Amino acid sequence: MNPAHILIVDDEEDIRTLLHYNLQKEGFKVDVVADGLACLEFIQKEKPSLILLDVMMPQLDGIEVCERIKADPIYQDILICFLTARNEDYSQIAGLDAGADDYIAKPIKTKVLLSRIHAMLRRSQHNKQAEPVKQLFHINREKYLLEKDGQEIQLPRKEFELLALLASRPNFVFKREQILEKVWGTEIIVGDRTIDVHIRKIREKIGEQYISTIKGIGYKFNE
Amino acid sequence: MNPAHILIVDDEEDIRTLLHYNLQKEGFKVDVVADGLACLEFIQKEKPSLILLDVMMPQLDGIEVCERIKADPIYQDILICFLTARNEDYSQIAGLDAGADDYIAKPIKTKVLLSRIHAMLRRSQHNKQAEPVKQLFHINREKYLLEKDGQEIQLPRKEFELLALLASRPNFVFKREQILEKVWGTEIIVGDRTIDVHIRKIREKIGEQYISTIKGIGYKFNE
DNA sequence: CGTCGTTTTGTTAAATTTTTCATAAAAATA
DNA sequence: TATTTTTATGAAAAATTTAACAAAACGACG
Repeated sequence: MNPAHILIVDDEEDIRTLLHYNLQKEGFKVDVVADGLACLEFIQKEKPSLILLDVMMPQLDGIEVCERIKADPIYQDILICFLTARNEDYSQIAGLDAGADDYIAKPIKTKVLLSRIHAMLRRSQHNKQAEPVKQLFHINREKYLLEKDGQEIQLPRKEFELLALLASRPNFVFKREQILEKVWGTEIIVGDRTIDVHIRKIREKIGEQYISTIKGIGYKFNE
Repeated sequence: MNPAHILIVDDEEDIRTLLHYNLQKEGFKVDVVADGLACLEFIQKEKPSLILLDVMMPQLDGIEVCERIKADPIYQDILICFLTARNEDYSQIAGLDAGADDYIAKPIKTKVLLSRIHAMLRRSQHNKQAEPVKQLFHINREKYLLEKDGQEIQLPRKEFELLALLASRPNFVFKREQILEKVWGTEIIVGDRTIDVHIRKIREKIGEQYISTIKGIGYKFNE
C-alpha cells in the first residue's frame, strides 16, 4: 500500500519545516503550502489523503478553507485536521462543525501528532474497506492517459477531465451544472450539447458500460 | 431518529453529575457508572452509541477497558471517547492506539464536549451510510436511486423527488398542496391528477404497501 | 498559411418523462 | 341507498431531455 499523502498548510515557516521533517521521516509523502488559497489550488492538482490545516491564517482562514473543501463532493474523503492554538476553544468548535475530522492543539508534540494522524488514517481506512476495492481502471493524471486492463488509452484534454471527474466518485451522479463548473469553470459558458458530445466520445473510446445517463440529472461512472 | 445513548464512566462523583446533567439537557439518553468493571457489565445489557471513559480509574483503567471493548466485534461500533487530564500525553497516545475514537482533556468545557460528541456521532453516522444496506429502505440522493432490501431501484426525477419527500417523514400525511409546493414549486401549475399518476408509478415500482392514500387530504409513507 | 486534432454548436431523431384526459372504482356524505 | 366527491387506472398527447450526426470554430504546430 502506498504511503499516505499529507498536505501541510500553515503560514509559519517554523511549523511548516518542523512538520515536514517529522512526517517525512515517518514515511509519509509530504507537501507544504503557506496559505489557504494555495491549499485550494493544490488539491485541484493532487488529492492528498489528509490535510493539516492551520486555523489562524491571514486572508483565508482554516475554517473557511475546510468548509469549501468539504462542500465539494470530490473532496469529501480528504481528512482534515486542524492545528489550533491551545485556548482557541471557539475555533475547535467551529472547526469540527465545519466538517473537520480532528484537531490538534499547538504546541504540537510529535508523538501526539503522529499518533493522531495514524488514528485518523486507520479510521478512514476502516470506512473504505466497506467499499469494493477493485480498480481495473486508472486515471493517470501525469501522463494524461487512461490505463484500462493493461492498455493505455489517450484522451484529449476535455474528455480526460470529464472522465476523471466522473471516475473520481464512482456511482455518484454528477449533475450537469456540477460538471460544467468542474470541467469548464464558472467563467466559460458552453452549450448543453457540449457535455453530451464529450460523453459520447468517451463512450466510443472506453465502452458504453462505464458511464450511464441519469435523465434530467446528469451522468455517473459505474463501478 | 432516536437520541444517541451515552454512557459515562468516571470514578469522580462531581464529574459524573456534571456530565449527566449537561448531556441529558442536550437531549441524549444518558447512563452513568462509576468504574471500568461496571462499564463492561453495563454494555452486556445495553449497547450505548458512545462511551465517555475516564482514563484514570482505580482497579481497571480506561485504556484497559477500551481495549477489551474494541477487541469484541460486537462492540466495534460503540464510539469511545477518553476523558484525560490535560497533560497526560502518554494516555492520549495509548488511548488512541487502544482504539479510542477521540479524547477530551479535563477540565471539560461543556461547549467543547458537546461539539466533539456531535462530531463523533456525525462521523460514525457517515460511516454507516457507506456500509452495505442496513435499512431496508433508503433514499440515496448521491446515487439518485432507491435502495430496498439490497436492490437498487432507479426512478425518474419527479417520482424520485416525490418519494423522497414522503419518505423523509414516515407516517406523516402530506397534503396535496404541500406535495405540489415541495416537488413542483409554486410557479409550475399542474393538474391534480398528476400526483396520482406519479404515486401509481411509484407503487408499481416499490410495491403498494409503502404509500397509503388519505382520502381528501393526501398521501403518506408507511414505516 | 494550411493542416490536423480538438472543442463547440446546431439540427434532427429517438427515447424517456411528464402531464392530461376519460372512465372506472372507491369512499364519504347525505 | 343514492349521490357526491375523490382517487385509481389505462392510454395517449405533450413536453423534455439526450443521442447522433454533421459541420463550423478554434488552436497548436510545422
